[in-house]
Amino acid sequence: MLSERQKEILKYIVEEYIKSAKPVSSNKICNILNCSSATVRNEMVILEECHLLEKNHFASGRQPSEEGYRYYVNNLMQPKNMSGEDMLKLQTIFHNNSLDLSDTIKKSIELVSEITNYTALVLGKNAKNNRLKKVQTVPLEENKVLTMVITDKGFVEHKILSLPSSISTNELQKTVDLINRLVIGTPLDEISEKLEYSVKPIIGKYVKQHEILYNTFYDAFNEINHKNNDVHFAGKTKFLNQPEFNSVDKVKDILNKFDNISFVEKMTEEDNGVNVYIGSDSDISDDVSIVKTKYNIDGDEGTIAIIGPKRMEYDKVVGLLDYIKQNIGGQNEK
Amino acid sequence: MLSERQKEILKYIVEEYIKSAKPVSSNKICNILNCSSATVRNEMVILEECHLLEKNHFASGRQPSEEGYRYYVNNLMQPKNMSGEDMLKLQTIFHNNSLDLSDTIKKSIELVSEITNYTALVLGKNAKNNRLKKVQTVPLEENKVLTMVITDKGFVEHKILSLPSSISTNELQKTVDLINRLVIGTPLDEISEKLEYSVKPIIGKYVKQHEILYNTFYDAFNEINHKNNDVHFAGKTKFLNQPEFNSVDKVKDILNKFDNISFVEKMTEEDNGVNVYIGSDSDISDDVSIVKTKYNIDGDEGTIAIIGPKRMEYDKVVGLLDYIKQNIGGQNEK
DNA sequence: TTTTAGCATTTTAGTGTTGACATTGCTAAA
DNA sequence: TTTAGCAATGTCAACACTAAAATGCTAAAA
Repeated sequence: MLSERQKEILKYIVEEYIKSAKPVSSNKICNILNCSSATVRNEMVILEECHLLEKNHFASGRQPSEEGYRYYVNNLMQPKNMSGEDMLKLQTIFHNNSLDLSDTIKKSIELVSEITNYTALVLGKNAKNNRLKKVQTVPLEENKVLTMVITDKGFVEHKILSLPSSISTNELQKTVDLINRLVIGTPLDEISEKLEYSVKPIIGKYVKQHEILYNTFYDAFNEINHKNNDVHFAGKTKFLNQPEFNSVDKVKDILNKFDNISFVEKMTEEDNGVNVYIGSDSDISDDVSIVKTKYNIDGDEGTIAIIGPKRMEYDKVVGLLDYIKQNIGGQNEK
Repeated sequence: MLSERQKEILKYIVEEYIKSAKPVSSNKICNILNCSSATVRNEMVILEECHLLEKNHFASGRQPSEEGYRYYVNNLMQPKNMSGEDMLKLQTIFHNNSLDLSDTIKKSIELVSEITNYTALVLGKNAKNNRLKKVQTVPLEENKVLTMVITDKGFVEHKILSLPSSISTNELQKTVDLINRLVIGTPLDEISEKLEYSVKPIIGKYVKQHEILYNTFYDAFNEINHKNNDVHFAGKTKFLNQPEFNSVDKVKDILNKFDNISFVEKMTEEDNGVNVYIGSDSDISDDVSIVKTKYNIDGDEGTIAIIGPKRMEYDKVVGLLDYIKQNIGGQNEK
């Protein structure tokens, strides 16, 4: 158990190190605590024995260890409120009615990345819960058909199908009508089953070349559903501004991890609330941290995450995601 | 006019420097030419007077100047044939019928970036030449309307419009019908004028709240047309592997230029064939070069470009783009 | 006239030294 | 328990020195 003074020292060191990226000396701290540097040093020895602080070399100042950051985030940190200006900008995006949901989310993580100066990403934008509003086809030249899938939330996905020329427009239209009649209102991720159980058995009655047509649409729906489960970044290169990423190798390493996105698994598993993954917990690099939260806007679920240096302004970032979680998910009626 | 030996020396220096990124000394060359290093040095002085070679300092070896690269590309270089394996991979992508055109192009520039180890980008997929096939609206909840613009080549762009609730579905539909009647077949980039000249004057006869409706659609078309002129990158960070980009500042600089994409203007202006923009010509940075070509697949025009260090393997890259231009644009029937 | 050998010259890259500075750990006194 | 004082440790920048790599130039050889 740490004494109050030890906590105060740890808090100061973490916050100072976050600001300056430089190890903090006992001298700087004693000015604030009204005690001598020797006293601070004695406390620092204890904090170091608890693995909360580290030294680079014998006579460097102290900096937080990974556990130190963790202790800070869990026990010492006070989430910081967003500035009114930033809140306004965010609200403006969320209340811009002319954007569809996925554009709104993209735009907002761009803003989040601007505000924080860290990399932001959104994961999911799961239109899976969207319900089918309409399927529509438009014949193009030759034997190609543009097929559009439209959901109740205004999500549109399209695909060009190539059908054998033996198939008439008429037959195609019948198939589309049948799908529209039977499948409308189904959530996107249940469409495959629905097709299987309610369309497949009876399509033969209405449509001649039903096998080809059924399979084509079945595949198209499947593909559209998969396409849709992806990751979107903003400010991928923001951390080039951080002094600890001054070597091209480190940068390369991290950008590669961004492309491999195996680290996102961690982000889907956790509970609600705002989660912080520090250093090695991030599964990206010991030098970065991730702060993430799930959002749920009117049924549309996903995860927003912010990736920055381990030396991240946790108070600001956690405050921001808190705000998004509480004020966007609920009250907005998108 | 350069002598044969001078050309040979220049060619060797360019190719050696491309391989090693290190200045080339007279000693290395004399082994190959069967003459003494002093002879080579004499020639190098002449090449330097022609501004084809440069030195970093008094006693460094020589490296090509920007003009040197240009001379090499225009007079000395032999475009290199692609490997059979790479050709096969490329053909596989282009003959995959289940991808639509823009996906095919995205996939293929990803492959191009893999093959070359440079950044690749595609520019255009200029639906500007596409002609309007159909405008379609789907009412969503509240007073939102999903509007889709479909072209003859299967290009789809959509946007959610917010209309005042005073406007009835009926009036909306009349507007859409009118647009469809008068504007179908117009190339996308001429739609604004067409609306102005043929729809605006008469819409009042058919539609009550014509001002709001006309303006809404006019704006939507404008936005769609702008949106549509975009750029897609693959391997944006490839040049982190190049030794000349060893400073984070240089990297940051270039990645910023990629986001600003003002440099693409250069790429739309030029003629046919494969064009090479070296160093300052690239409008990105003195340290990079761009090799680009236009493609035209079944009427769909665009530009493919490869961005790499000035020390780029021009022979390989030009060979690759040559191949794409000749074998993909023509014979393939997408 | 062209080529070459030889040599002084220029510059980088690496290494070692030095002194100033920051900071710590320890000890003994307050 | 706190603090003053001091030796010890390590960084950092400046400087000098050396070895290596090339070059330019000159004068002799081909």
